[in-house]
Amino acid sequence: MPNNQFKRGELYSFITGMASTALARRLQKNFKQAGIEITIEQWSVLYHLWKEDGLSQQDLCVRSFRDKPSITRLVDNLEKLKLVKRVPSKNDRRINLIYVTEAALHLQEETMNMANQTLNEALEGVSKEDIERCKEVLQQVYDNLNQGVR
Amino acid sequence: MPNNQFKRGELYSFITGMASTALARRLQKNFKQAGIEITIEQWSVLYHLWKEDGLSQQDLCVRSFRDKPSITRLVDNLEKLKLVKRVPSKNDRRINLIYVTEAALHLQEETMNMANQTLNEALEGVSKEDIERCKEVLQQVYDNLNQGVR
DNA sequence: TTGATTTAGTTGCATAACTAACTATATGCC
DNA sequence: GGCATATAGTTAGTTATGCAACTAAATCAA
Repeated sequence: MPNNQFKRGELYSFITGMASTALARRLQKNFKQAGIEITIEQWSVLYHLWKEDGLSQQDLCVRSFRDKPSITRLVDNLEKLKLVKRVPSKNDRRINLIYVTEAALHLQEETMNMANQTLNEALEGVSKEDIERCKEVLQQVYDNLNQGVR
Repeated sequence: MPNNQFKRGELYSFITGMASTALARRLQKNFKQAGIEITIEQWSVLYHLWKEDGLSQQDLCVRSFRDKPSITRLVDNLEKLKLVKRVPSKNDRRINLIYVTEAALHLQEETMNMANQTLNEALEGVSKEDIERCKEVLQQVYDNLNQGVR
C-alpha cells in the first residue's frame, strides 16, 4: 500500500478544484464590476500573449493547458471582440500567429492588477512558504498525470 | 504591501486549476476505459449521494460547490441514465429529494476505487505532510473567497 | 515526383458552467 | 386571512470543454 494512500471522503475537493473555481468566479465578478466584458478564459489567453505576442494557436494550447478546439474558439471570440488578430505565418501556411490589438493592450494593466489583487485576497493568511509548497504539489500532480503523454 | 504579494507570471496555473483539470480528465479516461459511461461531474453528484442518500438539490449545490441550474441539469441527466430518482418531499413540496438507484449502487465500489487509485497516482512522490499542507491552503483560499458571501 | 505520415487548425456534437429571469411553494407579518 | 418576502427548483441564452472526425499544408521516404 502506497504511503500516501488517500482516505475516502477527502478526495472530492482535490478533484473538483473548488479553490481555483472560486478564484476564477471572483475574478470574473471583479472584471464585470469594473465594466470589463471578457471572460476569465479569454483573459487567460490574453495573459500569455501579453507575455509573448505572436504565439501560434499550438503554443497557446501548450501554455494554457487547453486542447486545440478550445483555443480555436477562444481565439474566434477574442477576434470578434477585436482583441486579437490571426495572422497566417509566412514560413508555414498552416500556422496562425496571434497578435493582440491596441484595445487588448489597454486592458493589460488594469486586469493584471485586478488579478494580482484578487489572488492576494485569496491567499490572505497563507504564508509564502505554504504557497510555494502548494504550488510545487500542484505542479507535481500535473507532471505525474502527464508523464508519458505527449 | 501584503507580505504574500504574488509575483506576476506565477498566478496563471493557480487560477486555472490545471492540476485538478488534469486529474478530472484522467479519471474520466479511466472510467471510459472501464466501460463506465458517466461524466466526472455526474460521478461527483453520486459521490455525495453515496455518502448521504436523499439529499435535496439545494444540499447538493452546497456540497458540490455548484449553482442551482447546474444541479438541475446534472440530476436531469442522471435521471435519464436511471442512476438517481427525484422524490418530492412530503413536508415541503418545493423540495426534491434525490435518491440513488440500485444501478448507481453497483457503480459505487468500482468507481470509488478508481478515483482513489487515480488520486494516488497523481500524488506519487508527494509526502503526506505536503498533501496536508496543500489541502489546508486550498481550503483557506476557498474560505477567504467566500467569507461574507452566502 | 509521388504517396504516406505528421502537424496546425477547424467543425460538429454532447455536456457543463454562469447569469438572469421565471414558477411554485412556504413563511412571516399586519 | 391576505399580501410581501424568501426559498427550491426550472428554463433560456451564452460561453467553454472534451472528443472525434475532418481539411490543408508540410515533411519524409521510396
